Amino acid sequence: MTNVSRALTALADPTRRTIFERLAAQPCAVGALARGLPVSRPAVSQHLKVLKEAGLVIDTPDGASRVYRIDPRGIGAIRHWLDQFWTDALDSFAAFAESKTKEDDKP
Amino acid sequence: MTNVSRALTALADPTRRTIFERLAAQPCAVGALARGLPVSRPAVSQHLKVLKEAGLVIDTPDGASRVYRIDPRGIGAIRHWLDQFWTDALDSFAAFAESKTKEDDKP
DNA sequence: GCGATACGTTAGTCATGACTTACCGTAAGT
DNA sequence: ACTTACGGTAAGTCATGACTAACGTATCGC
Repeated sequence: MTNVSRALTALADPTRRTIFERLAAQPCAVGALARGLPVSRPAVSQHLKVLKEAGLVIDTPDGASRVYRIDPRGIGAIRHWLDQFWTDALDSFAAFAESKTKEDDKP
Repeated sequence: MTNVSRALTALADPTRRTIFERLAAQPCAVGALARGLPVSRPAVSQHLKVLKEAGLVIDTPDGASRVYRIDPRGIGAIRHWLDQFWTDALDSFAAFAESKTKEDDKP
């Protein structure tokens, strides 16, 4: 399983996306994160584990607490993966659109 | 469920990612697509339905066949969503890295 | 040292979804 | 018209994973 595969799988879950977005806005500890979510704290811990293994977040011990923040490399990996198709997709779409217009000229 | 949500959910599945990547390389019909995959043709049809509802692919009838191609808008939506966090993530990471180096100076 | 707080982990439950088989509609070839 | 190829849909099975409750560990304040 590649990093991109793990990252996409991680971001597919709505709860994990919410966690990810909140961490993007502001680094946060697990408890504070769970208090603002409709799920239990262990659930948040498990989600953070998945996000961490996907390279999307980093954790830093801070006393008894533990602060989580965004890891730019995770986002970068997905961006890079998408960019592989971006130009191809635009070309393919442009060719398709043109063939469409030519077809419309026929009648 | 937003478009980005659907797109991320769609690309989380390995089989759908393979289909998506093959369509990015070359537009293709359902049968030809299924022949190169370890799953049945109905399964491919179901995956294509998900990818289509996510705005990631477009289908065009071609006689008895039906050609699927990449829809750039789907990729664009994910890129735009990621870019929301990109700069924030870099800033956050830079600040974190700096606080780390200062901490290393202490001892 | 002791209670309290903050996290991670485990075990177990339950729902989601990926897959196959069977079936039905549609378009091209003979 | 009949047959063949292409593709979407329905029903049913099975595995994955999201969640909770309970437990164990480490850190801070008294």
